Amino acid sequence: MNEKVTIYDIAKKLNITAATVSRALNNNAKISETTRKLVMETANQMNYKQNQLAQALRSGRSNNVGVIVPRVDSNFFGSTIRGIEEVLQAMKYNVIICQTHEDEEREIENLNTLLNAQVDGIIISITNKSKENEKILKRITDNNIPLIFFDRRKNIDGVSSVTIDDYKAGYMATQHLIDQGCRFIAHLSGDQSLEIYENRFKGYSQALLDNDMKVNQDYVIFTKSKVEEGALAVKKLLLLDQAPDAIFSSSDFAALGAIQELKASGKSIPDDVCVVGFGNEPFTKFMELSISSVDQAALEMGKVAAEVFLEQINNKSGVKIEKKMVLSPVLQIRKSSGRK
Amino acid sequence: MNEKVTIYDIAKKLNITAATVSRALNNNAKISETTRKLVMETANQMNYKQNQLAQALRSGRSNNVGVIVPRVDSNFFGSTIRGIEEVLQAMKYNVIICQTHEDEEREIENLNTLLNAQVDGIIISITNKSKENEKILKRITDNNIPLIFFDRRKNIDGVSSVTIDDYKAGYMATQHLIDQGCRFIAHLSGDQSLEIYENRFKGYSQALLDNDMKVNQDYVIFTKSKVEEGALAVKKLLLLDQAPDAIFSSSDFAALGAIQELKASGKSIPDDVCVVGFGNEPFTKFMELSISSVDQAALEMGKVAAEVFLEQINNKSGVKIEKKMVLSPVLQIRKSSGRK
DNA sequence: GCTGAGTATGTAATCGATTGCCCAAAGTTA
DNA sequence: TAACTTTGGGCAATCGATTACATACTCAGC
Repeated sequence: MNEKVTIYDIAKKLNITAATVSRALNNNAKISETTRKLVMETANQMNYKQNQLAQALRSGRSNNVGVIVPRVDSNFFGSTIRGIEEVLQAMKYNVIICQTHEDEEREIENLNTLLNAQVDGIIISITNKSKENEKILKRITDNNIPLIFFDRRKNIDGVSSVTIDDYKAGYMATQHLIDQGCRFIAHLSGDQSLEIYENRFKGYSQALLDNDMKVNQDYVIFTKSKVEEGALAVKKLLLLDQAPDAIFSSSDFAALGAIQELKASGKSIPDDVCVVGFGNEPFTKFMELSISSVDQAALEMGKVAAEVFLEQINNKSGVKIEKKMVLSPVLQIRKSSGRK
Repeated sequence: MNEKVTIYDIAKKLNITAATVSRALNNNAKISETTRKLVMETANQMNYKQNQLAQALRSGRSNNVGVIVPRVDSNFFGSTIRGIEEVLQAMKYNVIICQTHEDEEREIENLNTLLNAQVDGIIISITNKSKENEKILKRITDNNIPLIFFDRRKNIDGVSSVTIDDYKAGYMATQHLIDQGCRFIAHLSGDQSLEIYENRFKGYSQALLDNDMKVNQDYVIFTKSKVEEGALAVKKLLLLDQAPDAIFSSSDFAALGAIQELKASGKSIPDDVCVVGFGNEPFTKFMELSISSVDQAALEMGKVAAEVFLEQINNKSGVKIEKKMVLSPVLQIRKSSGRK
């Protein structure tokens, strides 16, 4: 009762060898129907559970997939992980979670840990574009371990990625603000060493240019994704000769801070200033003054990333396929930018 | 380059045996300093990574811990998982995540999967109190695999748990509403087969009784943790002869729905009706009309659960220790119930 | 120079499941 | 009935790391 049951225990009980038991359990053709049934029943009755470690060691496949994210307690990453887990669980894979806390060293440690654990693949939203991790990432791909980037990617040959079209998202959001009649549009951006922020910024810039507007560096502020930083940014913006009449923030949290600060300064939203955030965090739609935001299709992104992994692991051809899946962002227009 | 390096490869290169390599890498006392250094350097240079599967198979310890939650994409569970992962990662454990989606069968499947994967322990927030899973839970404890409940527990001998004091939380919230001058306090509760909702309800009831008020069944509504259900509940409540002047909701989402519906019915908050939610979801403090809520110390709960696991796994005495850790809830009083 | 005690390493078994190769019994064919 | 096929299973190696036990060598002590 208290001991773990192995195929040897079953074999002993039935007076056959472990090989036969293994074959019976695996529906090997060389086993008679009688034996197979007998083994199956005995296994059931003895409460046998296959030792995945042993199986993994022999086969070289652990059925574990590593997922590395900056943190799990954010709506976005929580949702992507949910998507990944749902798809992979159905295919009998376990998901091992690691957090980097935006720390490059931790990221490298995590990668090493996962390699040690012999994961069959790694799905990662990288911390930034630094070169630090390139060596180990290369080793992963050299060893033919499927590696998939999601959300935050890096340009590496042969590595697939699943992202949203951040450029398009930035463009859409900005165009929307222009359509609302805004002419002085500020942008709260983030760490430029990350493609996501870079691309949102590019989309913002291009939308301005396409509408015969200039990109004014005073209107572009680099902040972290935090409420307070959004408020601080607004304080700076309000000091300008021409205060902006719209803000496109790369973060919902910064957008919220911005809105709070604008209100505190007596500005009316959306009449004086329109605001669009990014991420479609739950709170954006719950607010009385609901906040327009770009939805990143987090759940979908996770699912697609998992599916890309499955494709790669099942691809026996040996030909490396590099897939760049780009999901379409959806702009959720709410009160904070809906002048009507 | 492309192949995985094993201790045998190192041994061959140095013309020694794998045993020596293993000992050198493990700092076994019986190895000469010269050899140790040589092995270390060679291992480094050949980019050797220990195969955890092999090590796990031999030692019987996988260094994996399973975590089962209803879902990962909620603020609460995201935070607990963060806490668990932070503590366990530091101790070289990997965290395997499974979701039940509140489905009992899925929960049993997950437990089986984790047993198959030979996890060293399981930390779980159970789906409900049904008897379904008792057999397998018993098998886990019989096999001396540390099992820890968090948030949603079950009374099983020898199983430790980490929860917040839901009774106290319910009491505190209700007493606070009474202190605000409310006399007709409604309660939105949840699935009574879960201790958490049961205890919050009990705390609510006792607070009423202690203040010479009666528990009116009409004021108690069982809802799911959803915005719409909170709104529906309020619709019912407003039909009563004596509409309530306060609502204590076991869910922030239901509280939000309730507030929206109250406002829509022309009620003023907190003047006509005070509302307190549960969970301290981020949005509760972001709202213009910020929502009072009970904080569950999610991050802390995760950390403590992980620590209890570590204690159990390191407890060689063979004596089973059943720890019931009960964290104190903190009531965050905000505008929705702050009449002042 | 011989013995006993370390010291440093090799040998081989083990963890549990899988599988290529081999073999015995039963059945088939001429 | 001899020879050949099938069918059903056993034997033993393997995955990679660890470790009890055995062994070779060195050096000290007498």
